[in-house]
Order: sequence, then structure tokens, then C-alpha cells
Amino acid sequence: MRILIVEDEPKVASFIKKGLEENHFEAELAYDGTSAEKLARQYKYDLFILDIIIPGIGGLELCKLLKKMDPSVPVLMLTALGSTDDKIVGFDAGADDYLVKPFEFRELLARIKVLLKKGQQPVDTVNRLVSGDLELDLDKKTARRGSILIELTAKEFSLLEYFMRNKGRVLSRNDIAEKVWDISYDFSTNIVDVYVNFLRKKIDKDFDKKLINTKVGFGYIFGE
Amino acid sequence: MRILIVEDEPKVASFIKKGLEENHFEAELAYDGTSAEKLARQYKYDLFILDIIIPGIGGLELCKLLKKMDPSVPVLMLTALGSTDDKIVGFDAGADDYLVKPFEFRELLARIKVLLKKGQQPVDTVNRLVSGDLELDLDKKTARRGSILIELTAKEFSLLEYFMRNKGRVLSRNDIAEKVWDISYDFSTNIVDVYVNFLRKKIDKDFDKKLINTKVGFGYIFGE
DNA sequence: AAAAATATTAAAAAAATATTAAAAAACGAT
DNA sequence: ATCGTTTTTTAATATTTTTTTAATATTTTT
Repeated sequence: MRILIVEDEPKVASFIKKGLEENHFEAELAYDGTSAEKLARQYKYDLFILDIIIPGIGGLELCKLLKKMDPSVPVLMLTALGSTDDKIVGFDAGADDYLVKPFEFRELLARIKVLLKKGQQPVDTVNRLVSGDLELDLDKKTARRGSILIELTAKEFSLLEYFMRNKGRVLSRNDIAEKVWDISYDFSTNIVDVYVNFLRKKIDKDFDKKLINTKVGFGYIFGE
Repeated sequence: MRILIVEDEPKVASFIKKGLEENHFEAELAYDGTSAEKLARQYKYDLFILDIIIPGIGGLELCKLLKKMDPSVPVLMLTALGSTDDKIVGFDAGADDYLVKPFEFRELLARIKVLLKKGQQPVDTVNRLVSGDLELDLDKKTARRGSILIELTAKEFSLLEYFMRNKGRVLSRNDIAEKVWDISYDFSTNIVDVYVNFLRKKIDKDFDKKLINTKVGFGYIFGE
């Protein structure tokens, strides 16, 4: 997410920039209206933060200009003036939100997040299987344990899905071979063992609580 | 435009209601969370104004509930508490804006107007799909990535549109063949692969962040 | 301790995907 | 209608990734 900050007070500007970058935004600075406009014409930004009082074109004028260029990009106005009049004028210029200096950075961040969220297209409800801290995303075909994202191959995915749909039940190698490989188990291959091993490396190895457990003589069980 | 005000202080409530009606909005009142929820289930509102501290379900809880019912209806939180913490929590609950009491009515009105403006987006969003720095112009039948304009053939366009409308979801070659070529995939053609290759050359090759990604064994996924 | 069952590893085989080139079809302008 | 151009499709080959096999190591049961 790229954000352009237009602010002539160097201290305030770099304070905002630093804070945004710590929160994984790409932030750029402009110190006056004219150079801000140039930048906006050249590059695509996801959000503008404008101080009302800046050299060159004023903040309000700049806001109108930016909104004319692309009305879908949100603008957050920033100013030392706190009277309602200024806010009204700001909104009339097309601003999407307004923040009065001095402000806490957390509030700026919260407002930015709200503004950015609106732009995004609605995401349909995702289907996924969840078991404890393990999540299987059936749309993305990926897994996630805790905050760690895990990529799976097709067979690994299929195996894990079978496990999760039969959580707490012992599955014999035969069961697994039939459901995941479409073969009636022929005792000449250890493919199930090998794939359980693959899966364990990915979803269990680096974690304390093991999800796939061996039931010697029976097969494997997910959970418990 | 119908607005539901949820506020337990009768004085504040009627002050807002009166003000809104003078500005040609239809305003209704609820004095506690539970009755507000009932009303929201029964009638359609264009905006909610919620006090955080109300009897019954709290304002934050109510906000989450309303957002679950219909995330597109904006919520403006209202409260006497002014600390940043409360604002952050409010935004986390899904609120679209926040106003601290006491406030001037003109500011409330300005914020309401901004929120309502955002809801209606018939002009802009309809004719183009946007995803990150990639933009698909449905009228011009062209794409733009960053500042680079990209010309697409009919099939390429159709494929990219399908991808963008299903961003973040793995699409099998079968899915793609059906939607873009109107054929149930017959395994004797690799046309999907070839076109993905064409598209990649145009929208991904010269860029760092790849938008079309292969999920071996599953298909392709746009984004992520 | 021996036997059986399971785990691990590495290499090969197979499958899936990417790329390229050329043929076929569709399109536009004369 | 015909030529030249662009787009679409087919097909062959190159490359990458996954799947499977098989041999060896470790653990569990008898």
C-alpha cells in the first residue's frame, strides 16, 4: 500500500512516514502542493494524507485536484486548525476523513485502515477447515498453522484434508490409500508412510503439539 | 435516506434526530442495543449512529452485529470518551467513523454526508476492476499496471477479467476452460496454459510482484 | 534380542507446467 | 472476394515440480 504524505513541517512529516513504514506501508513525502501533484500524476497511490496549510497549491485545492484525477483514492486531511468550519470545508473539497493535530499516531493508523478497507472489493466468504491453530484454506489450497503459512502439494493437501475431515478417528493405511490415492492398498508400497512424513515435516515438525499421531498396528490419527 | 440513531440519553438523541430531519433525512431512535438490533433486522437503514455506552448489548457489540448483517451499511460511533484507545476499539469493531461528544452538529452532518457518499458507487467501480496496481478498464478493454498501459486481445482480456473477479482463489484449468472458452475441459488442449503464458508476458514479466501464480496440481491463482 | 512396524532419506520416474513455433482461423481494408 | 495482419489454436519440446520407489534407520512390540 503506497501512501503519499503532503506536509511542510519536516518533523511531522517524518514522524508520520516512519510510523507508517513500521506498519508495512510504503510512504512517500512531498513538501508542497505543486510537487505533490506531480508525484500523483506520475505514480499510483492508495491514499493521500494532506496538510491543509502547505506551500504552493493549498491543501484544499490539492484535494479537489486529486479527487478529480481519481475519486476512488481516499484523502485524509490533517491540520492544526480544529474549528468545525475547517472540517466542513475539508469535506466539501472531497476529503474522506479529517484529523486534528496534535493526534496520536494510533488514531491516524486506525483511520487509514478504515479508509483503505473500503476500497477493496468484497471478498466472498472463504471456505476452510479449522482445527485448533491449524487452518486449511480450500480456496487458496494452502494451510496455516498459527501465523506460519504452509504450502502444500496436491497430494499433501488431499491427505491433510482427509485427516481433518476425520479428526479424532484412527485411519488405516488402507483407508487412506483408498481415499487419497484411489487404490486398494497393495502392501507393496509405503507411499502413505512417506506422505505422512512429508506432512509432518510441514505441519508438525516446528510445533510443540503434534497433530498427526501414529497408532502402531492400526494407522494414524489426527488430533487427540 | 434512513438513519437509525442508537442513543440512551433522550436529550442528545432528540437533538440529533431533529437536526437530521431539518436536513431532510429520515431519522429513527432506539434507546438500547436490543431494540436497535430488532429494528435493524426488520427495516433497511442507510446508516447507523451508535453511542458506545448504551443499555442492553453494548455499542461495540451492536456494531459488530450490524456489520455482520450488512457490511456495506456505514456505522458512525459516538461517545463521550475521547481517548484514542476507545477509538481504536471502535474501528476494530468495524465502525466507519468516530465522533467525540460534545460535537458540533455541522461536523456530524459533514461526516454523515461523506459516509453516505461512499456507499453509492455506481459511476466509478462498475466499469473497472482494480487489484493493487493493476487496473482493468472494462469499457476500454485495456489494462494498466502502474503507469504502463497494456493492450489485450479479446481472450486475454476475458481470462484476466475472470482472474480478477476470483482473486485469491485457485482456479483449475477446468474452471477456466469452462468460463473463458465455454468448453468442458477435454485434456487434449493446453490452451489455458498458453494463454496464461501470454498474459504473464504482458502483466507480470516486467514487474517484480507476480500476479498470476501457479499452484501445481490445482491450477492458477491471481494475487496472494 | 528378534521381529515387526514405522520413519527417514535419496534417487528415479512420472507428471505437470512453461515455452516456443507454426498452422489455422478470424478480421479489416482495399 | 483477396491480401495482409492479428488472434487463436495446436503441437512439439524444454523445464520444473511432484510423486513414487526402494533402501536404510529407528522405534515399538513381542
